Amino acid sequence: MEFNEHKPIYLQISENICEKVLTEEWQADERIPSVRELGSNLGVNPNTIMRTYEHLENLEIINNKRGVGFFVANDAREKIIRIQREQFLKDELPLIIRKMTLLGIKPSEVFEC
Amino acid sequence: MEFNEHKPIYLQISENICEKVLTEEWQADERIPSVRELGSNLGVNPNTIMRTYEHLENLEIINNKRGVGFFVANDAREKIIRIQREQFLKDELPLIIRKMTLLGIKPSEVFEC
Amino acid sequence: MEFNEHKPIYLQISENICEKVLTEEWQADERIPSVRELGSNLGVNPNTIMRTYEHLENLEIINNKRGVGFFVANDAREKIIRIQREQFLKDELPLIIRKMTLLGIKPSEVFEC
Amino acid sequence: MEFNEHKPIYLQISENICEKVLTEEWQADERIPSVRELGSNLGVNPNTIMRTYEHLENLEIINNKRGVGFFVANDAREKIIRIQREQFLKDELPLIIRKMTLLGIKPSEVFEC
DNA sequence: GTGGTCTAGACCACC
DNA sequence: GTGGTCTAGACCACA
Repeated sequence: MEFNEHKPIYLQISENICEKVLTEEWQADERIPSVRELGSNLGVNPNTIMRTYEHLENLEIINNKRGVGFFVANDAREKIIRIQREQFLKDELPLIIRKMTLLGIKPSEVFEC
Repeated sequence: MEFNEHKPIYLQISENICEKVLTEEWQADERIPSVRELGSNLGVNPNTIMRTYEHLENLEIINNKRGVGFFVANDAREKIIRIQREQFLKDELPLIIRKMTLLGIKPSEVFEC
Repeated sequence: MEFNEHKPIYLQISENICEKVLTEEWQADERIPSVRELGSNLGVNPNTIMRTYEHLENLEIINNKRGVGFFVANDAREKIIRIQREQFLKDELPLIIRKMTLLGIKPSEVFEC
Repeated sequence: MEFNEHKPIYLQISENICEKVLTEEWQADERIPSVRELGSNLGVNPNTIMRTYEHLENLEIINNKRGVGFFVANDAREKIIRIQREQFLKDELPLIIRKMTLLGIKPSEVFEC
């Protein structure tokens, strides 16, 4: 996996996992890889994966069965959509519109409306 | 000026200056404030401003006349537009579109097309 | 390490590192000292080393693995040779030849040909 | 006149003048331009020219007749040759040879011997 | 542990 | 006056 320069790796992995849930590549209640396994797959320190998992656990997108592993929460997909929609509409969209205006890019040029 | 938590101050100032150039509040070939002056205006250490100016000089958006000060490059506005358009269309837009698709947000809901 | 008066320390260190790579004292993909470590070795502030490393990273002679350290780029040696050869042949050599001509110094006097 | 980035302007002008004397474009005992005149010709602050002239006066390459102007010293050419030869052979040549060796450039490639 | 950013303050060369 | 470099020391996020 390739990482963006200026965003924490653990957050990028976190987003990647959310995408897997949104596309239903990972399904509700499914067990996800252990920190060591995912770490070695991605070429990343297991501590970093642990941090990702903690972060997702705080958001109640995954949960931990001690001694067993981490599992996708059963309402994970809905939760992600709710969180990300709110964040997108509230924080990101205004910045996008502002930037497009300054750069003279019209929505009709880049979106199919 | 108020600063966002998780982005370096020197970059935020840099973006702020680019906006000033885009809106033509600062014009081509115009002298911009000295590092000390801008620093005290913004309540920021002159070294931090220096860093901003180095960054903008690398992008050839401003240039330095030794012993005199920094000046807006004469093609600064075009350069900023070119750099930011390219970055937006190439890097940001695909992510935005993907995210909107995954979240089920239609362009027509949020943009005036 | 001893430093020349009229050239910035961070650049002198940078040149020193390039020599280490050229002579293969530091090899491709090898980890180089942390900013603190090299700083204390050379009796120089870590910030100054940081500046050196930023400079070399811009030239893509070293690169950074986050949280781990800086590494010699795998094509660093070739890159240095290319950059320095070009600079020497294009910028320095003409001046040298001109100066030798004006001063009446013949190449055969000072070089083994 | 165009100036190199990292060398003081007053020294670059100084070298330029030495060249004029070496090529005998400016001859012994000839009056040279006033600081204001040369300054406006080169697009440079007169103070900077003054510094150049002071520097050359210290080297006894030019001298000042008060109220009249600056003049090329009558043995200026010999003096410049002596100073620059020594400096070239002692300081610059060893660095040049070192660099050429490291970069694998042979004298016979670049000099007519 | 690593780099990265920031501050405060100093000193310098240069214009 | 200007920028440029350097130090000392702090704090932080990240791996």
